[in-house]
Amino acid sequence: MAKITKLEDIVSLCKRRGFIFQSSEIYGGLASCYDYGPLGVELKNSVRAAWWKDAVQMRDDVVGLDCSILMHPMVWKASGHADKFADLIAECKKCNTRTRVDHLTEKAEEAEEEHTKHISLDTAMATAQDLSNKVCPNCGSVGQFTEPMPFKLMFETQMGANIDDSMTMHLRPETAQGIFANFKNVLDTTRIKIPFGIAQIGKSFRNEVTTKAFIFRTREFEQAELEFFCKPGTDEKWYEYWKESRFNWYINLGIKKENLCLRNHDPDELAHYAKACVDVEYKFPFGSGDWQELEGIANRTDYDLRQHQRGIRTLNKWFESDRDLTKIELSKEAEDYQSGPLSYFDDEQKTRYIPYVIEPSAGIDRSTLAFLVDAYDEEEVRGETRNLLRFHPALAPVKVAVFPLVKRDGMPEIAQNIYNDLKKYFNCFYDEKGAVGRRYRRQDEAGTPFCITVDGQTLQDTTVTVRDRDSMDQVRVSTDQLLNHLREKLEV
RNA sequence: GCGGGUGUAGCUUAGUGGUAAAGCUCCAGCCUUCCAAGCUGGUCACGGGGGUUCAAUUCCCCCCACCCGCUCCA
Repeated sequence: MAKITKLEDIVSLCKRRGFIFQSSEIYGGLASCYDYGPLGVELKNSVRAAWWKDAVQMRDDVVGLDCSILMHPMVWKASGHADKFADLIAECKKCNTRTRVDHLTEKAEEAEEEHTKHISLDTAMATAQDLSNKVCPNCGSVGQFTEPMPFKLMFETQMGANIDDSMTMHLRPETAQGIFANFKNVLDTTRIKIPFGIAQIGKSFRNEVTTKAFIFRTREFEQAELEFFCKPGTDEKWYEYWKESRFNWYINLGIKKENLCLRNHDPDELAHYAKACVDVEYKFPFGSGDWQELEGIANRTDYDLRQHQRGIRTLNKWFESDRDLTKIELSKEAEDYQSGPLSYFDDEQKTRYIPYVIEPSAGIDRSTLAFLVDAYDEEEVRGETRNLLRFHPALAPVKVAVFPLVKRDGMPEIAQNIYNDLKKYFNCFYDEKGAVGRRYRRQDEAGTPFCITVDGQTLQDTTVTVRDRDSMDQVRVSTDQLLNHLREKLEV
């Protein structure tokens, strides 16, 4: 079994093997930012590819999309991020604890409104000035707060090099909104019919209050999101479907079942847009064995499309208020919103409606790390410890390594030829240095599923050995059967 | 943001007010016909910046990063 017990061991493992490095390390590092090394980028690419294949390419009812990170400011007004990602924070002078102003409760009040609904920045500014009766949730002091200060959870940047007419933009805090904004485009160009999904993988950015815990909560991160549009009333069925489907995706890629679970959100834990939500959690082996979220599957109902219909109606207001999002409120929803610009026409029933959305939203970085940690293993071989990564073949950074047994008798040349042929099909690695046993072990550490060795017998009968990473067993395979043999074993 | 801790080579550790040791790894060569063998040689480090001092990796200050615990976590 894996021997990793602390986060530090995971960090060390990632660094040692060239999976994940601290960003800008030569300058002392940049908090919460990480880079993927040579093996890490292959692993992460494989995770992406596995998700894309499962969510898009193997299905007839899902199409892909790749949206820009910068989007029209109104997108974030409509989605709610512009308001809700700009919370006001006040600091308790007694204990220096920072708390969201809208989470503070009055002295006499019970904690009944712990999950106060979010309010706009302006409203909060107007109503939150009087903190004299508010209670610090940490130390219980009353009215000991600093002036509320805005806490921007979205990254801001300027679009337009000319500062006079540049516009403040936000880096997207989720990829989902790009999908909603393109819902109509996809409908109009693909002939796809409900129920169907749109999938996207890409970077998102959130100015989290705290990051910590290696790459579990970083400010820049990669998401794989699927928005699955379905007819209202069928949403609960699809929610169950995606719950099961997404859970099994991890299991099928080798995550040990005892390390994975589904956790339903409590009603008071739900985001404002969600009717139901469940997390796929992985038991990371640090601390006391914390379960950490890899993916959330939410029933977003028709919330987002309806919000964007309101956003479209608000556009003029935005222009008229000098493009200042804080000065405007979203327009009211139209009476006949069900037949609005983002509605769907059901051919069979000849009616229009706003579809419901089931959203499986996975963290690529988190799951990459989960696959890495889950694959880590140590075992005793002839009194020595063998370290290996038991990656599923689809995820292994290197699929096949090719060696000459020794560096003579023409073996390197034959091995090179095999390598040159195989690398057209899989990511391969060639090595002829040192003892073959050491080369095998190096590949074990990288998680390479198979090693091909050209030996003396190859010169006689053109067969090579194929050595299995997990069992260390070897079989002889004819070189002209090698590609087929590996394809079958690697399931690619 | 608060409290505590940590920072010496790729990794794991040692050590010192006079610029640093070892094991593993890595590289080169020899040897080697299947699982980290052996021999020889070699590369590589005191997180960054100030201060005190003749001299700082060591003492002091500031900064950075990471870990643990709070807080936070649409």
